[in-house]
Amino acid sequence: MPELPEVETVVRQLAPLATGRRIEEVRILDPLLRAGRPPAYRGRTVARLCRRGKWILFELSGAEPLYLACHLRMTGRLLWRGPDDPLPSHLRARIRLENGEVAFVDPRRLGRLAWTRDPARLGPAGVDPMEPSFTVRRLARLLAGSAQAIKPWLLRQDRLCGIGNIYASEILHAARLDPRRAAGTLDAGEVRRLHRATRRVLASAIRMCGTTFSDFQDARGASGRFQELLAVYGRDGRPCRRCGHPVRRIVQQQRSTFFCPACVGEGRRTGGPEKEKAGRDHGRLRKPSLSRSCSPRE
DNA sequence: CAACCTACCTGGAAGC
DNA sequence: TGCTTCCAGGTAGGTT
Repeated sequence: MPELPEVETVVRQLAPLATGRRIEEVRILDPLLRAGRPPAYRGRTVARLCRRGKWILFELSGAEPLYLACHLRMTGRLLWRGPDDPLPSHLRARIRLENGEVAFVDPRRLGRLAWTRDPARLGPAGVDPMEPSFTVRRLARLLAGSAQAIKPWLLRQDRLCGIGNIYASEILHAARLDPRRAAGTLDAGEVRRLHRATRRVLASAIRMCGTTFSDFQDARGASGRFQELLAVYGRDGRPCRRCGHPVRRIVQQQRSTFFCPACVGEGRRTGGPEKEKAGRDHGRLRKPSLSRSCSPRE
């Protein structure tokens, strides 16, 4: 689930259900969440739900600020449960409110929960690309001087926050930029294209409620439709939607990158070395999941 | 310091 | 069928 659009979707879906509701209990079922010692939270209400990069923040009411922060990492999900709904599998934590509960589900157990009075201490967060402060000029300043390839650069949460492996490839494709280009070598026009593509791709994914791969989706969980619009991610060997040339998969920093060689005009790259991998298709990514509504049931 | 690599986890799909 | 291998939406922390 979880890059910026998926996290934003979760926040938008849970906000109307949780805002203003009293927290009765936060039960940690898996110590790997590493939530730390809980401060006095009982009886406080959820003042608002918001997002900081890929962190989901429950801001609690009270004289002193207090936040319950959730990071979904690779496979985490937050599901709304009514009192009579069955317990989902891979349940790692339960946030019980007066009107229902938020279930933290996470098969791979990489997700995190954290109590904090200061969200800034959750880690370095770069510019949020959906905020007004993300300007072309700001992006140019951040890119300047970096020898890192632009695709791994986009994954750095201390520069921009919220972009992950799927949207990095999609954004670069939309901007017609070679993922191997050194970040600091983009000229002014290319930086402008990257800025516009970042905004467009993320905004479009948010409109579609994000990307969902697995086909067994609980109806009340976030079940996005952006996977139907993916232009390159998971499409190794299949035709580019723009020009028909086969999409190529390469590995950068041990992670898959997808791009269309024809669209980026192979040739004048200046990035680091790249390892080619045998072009095995990503079977699990091919399967489109059933179309469902974005909004949680009830 | 910047860039890179590995470990952390589990489960699903493909290969044999 | 069953066993093995590879892969996955992220990031902290260690190594070059």
